[in-house]
Amino acid sequence: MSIDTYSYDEVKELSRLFKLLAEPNRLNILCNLGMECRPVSDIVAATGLSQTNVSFHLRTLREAGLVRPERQGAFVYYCLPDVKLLSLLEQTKEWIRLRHKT
Amino acid sequence: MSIDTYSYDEVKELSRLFKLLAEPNRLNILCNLGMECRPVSDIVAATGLSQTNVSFHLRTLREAGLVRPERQGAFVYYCLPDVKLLSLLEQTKEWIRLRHKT
DNA sequence: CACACATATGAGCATTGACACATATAGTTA
DNA sequence: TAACTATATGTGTCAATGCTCATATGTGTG
Repeated sequence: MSIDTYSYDEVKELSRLFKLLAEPNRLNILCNLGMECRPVSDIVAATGLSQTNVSFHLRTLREAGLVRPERQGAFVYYCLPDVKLLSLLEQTKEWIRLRHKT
Repeated sequence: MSIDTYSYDEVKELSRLFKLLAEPNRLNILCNLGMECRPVSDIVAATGLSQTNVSFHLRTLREAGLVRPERQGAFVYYCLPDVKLLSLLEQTKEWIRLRHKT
């Protein structure tokens, strides 16, 4: 297998993504979203976080393009625009699981 | 495709890993290592970081088990004990590349 | 042993980021 | 329009962390 060399720009971009995923509550929001679109109030209920905090994290995720808001009446539904991200998370989780088995 | 639900413990562990990868210089060290074992001085030269800083980050990575030290005389060689991590990084990089193409 | 080189570590500083509080905006309904 | 609900945002605080300086430890060599 040949592994690419990484330019520092690529590394920085990678790290930017990882930073977004590095905050447990923010990551939890992403994972809880899964493939469905949910209003903020649902996420608040599912995570047990304060509304302020959920909105705070959603803003970060939104600005990064990791979630997409869709207004429906008084509610704003958030969705993952790209399911592949979930697949990456899945693989990473699997990797961690195997590591622990040592 | 069915997506697992994530327990909060899993999420926290995932985020712990991402946090390690979220620091650009630390990630750069990992990427520069690739599949080879290299002494600290090499990493210092390759990254342009100070020796202190490289050692600082290597310690974090070492304590997390992401790199393994091997003393050879006066030098300490660092290696990735698990190549699959590189593959995950590779896939993530690819995902980012495709995203940008929109 | 003395000295030089390779690496590690502790202390202090500066920045960042998560969170809460209060408040603002947007939509709905009476 | 007024009152209510859903969501967003600005400000301040506190803790975490990256970085550097100075120094310690470890290893080979004269």
